[in-house]
Amino acid sequence: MKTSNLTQSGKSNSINFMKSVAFFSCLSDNELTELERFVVKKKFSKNDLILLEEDTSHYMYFIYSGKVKAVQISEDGREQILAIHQQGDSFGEMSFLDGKTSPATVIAIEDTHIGLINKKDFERYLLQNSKVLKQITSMLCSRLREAWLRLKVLSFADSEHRVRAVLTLLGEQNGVKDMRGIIISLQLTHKDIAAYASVSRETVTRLLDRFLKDGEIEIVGKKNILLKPSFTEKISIM
Amino acid sequence: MKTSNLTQSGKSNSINFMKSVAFFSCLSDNELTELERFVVKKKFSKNDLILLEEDTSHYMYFIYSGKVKAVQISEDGREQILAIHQQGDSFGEMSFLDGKTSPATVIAIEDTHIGLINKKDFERYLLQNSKVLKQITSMLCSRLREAWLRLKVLSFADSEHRVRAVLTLLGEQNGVKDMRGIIISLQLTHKDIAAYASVSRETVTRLLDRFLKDGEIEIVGKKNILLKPSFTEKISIM
DNA sequence: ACCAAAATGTGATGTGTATCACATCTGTCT
DNA sequence: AGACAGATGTGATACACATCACATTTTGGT
Repeated sequence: MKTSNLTQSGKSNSINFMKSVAFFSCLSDNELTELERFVVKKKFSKNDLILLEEDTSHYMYFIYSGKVKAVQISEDGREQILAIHQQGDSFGEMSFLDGKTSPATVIAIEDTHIGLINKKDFERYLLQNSKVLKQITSMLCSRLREAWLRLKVLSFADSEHRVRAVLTLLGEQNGVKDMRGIIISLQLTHKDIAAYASVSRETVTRLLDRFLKDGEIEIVGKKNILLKPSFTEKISIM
Repeated sequence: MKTSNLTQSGKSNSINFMKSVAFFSCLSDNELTELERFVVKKKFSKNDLILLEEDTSHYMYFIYSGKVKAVQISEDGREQILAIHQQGDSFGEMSFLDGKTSPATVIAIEDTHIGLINKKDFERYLLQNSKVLKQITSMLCSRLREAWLRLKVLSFADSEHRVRAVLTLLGEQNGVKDMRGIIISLQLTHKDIAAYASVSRETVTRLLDRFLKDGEIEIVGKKNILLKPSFTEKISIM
């Protein structure tokens, strides 16, 4: 009950919001102002479903604040995390790049403010603005590279190296550099890490325990993982 | 010693060649004629290395004839197959879409004719021709979707379902429909399938044997796999 | 047509890690 | 503050597959 609804927020504030989205960084203030008219803002609470795999979604999504996970779910309900996105990231683009659905479900892992742009509205910019197109293409490339990297990890690495790979990846993508190392402040549970690395929860517990005892990582504050240099140096598969 | 070098082949023939490449299907004859001047043709023999992972390749590759595999290699030399490409497919595009290298090595699995286009030359078309851009984007999307699907398979499926998934995928992408089912005529060895499904060679041997005995598949001619309807119906994870 | 190399078939053995089954130990909601 | 759900810690057990170690068959090069 404490926050006001974002949908009615003032213009300039909105544009600053949009500037925090990497995707829009290449647009001028004028372009942003125009585009802004088409953006619908929505708030999602922790564990809310933002985008369901089967939906032929006609929106592209931008994260203004908060964090989400993109997951794949097996028939028997187990979940595999494909990526964790946070402020400035975008997702859901595939469904309107080639019309097919994105094979991932997106769930908020904390309270999250999302901006949506309708396919039709955004297409104007897509087809007009080559800078935006270039950005989309680059984004697809890095997603593909990452997917292939994870395929390699799943294919060749044992559980220890899988967990190492996941932590390293999270460090690179969601981590913050610190004088002591890289801090992943996603408050991930062991279950989350397990779903990311495709190993069992118990195995994650045991491995983190060992990394901790070996002084390769540290837990700072409330479930934030500090990867110390001795951890980061040890990666081989990536 | 028996074939002449393709590099000097006649113009019209060349353009017909290029038309067999899905990527160029959207171009007019005039555009093709112009583009053709920039295409260098090369012949690779079976097991030749076409593109090495670490190379910052500045070319895009098109297959005129033959077959190649895109693989990732582990430190200890084991290989994982990402995809098998054949006539009409293209690869190597990522390195010049965003400047970074493609994390896959490409190897000819039979004698193969490849067309190369230089980054600079092709950029003209990329930046000008929105139809080509759209094609590239769609291609990236389907690669990403496939990578995510395989991630899901590796994550959730046991060895039987992995092999089933790989055969199904190969059936969809490289197979030919027949009144009796789908024929995969890639002459894959068990080792190849193992490298595709990330299971051991022995497991592939035993599984194929079982599928054969259960009448779900058949081997036709020289190592061509026929997926019978009873096989195709059974897929759950995909 | 021959021979070496590669591919396939098949048992026996070993092991990484999932799974199970709890016992704490948080954190969160009212 | 109390309670209940979820997260974490930890041993014991099970098993799916990799790995090993061959025998046998097929293939491709000269």
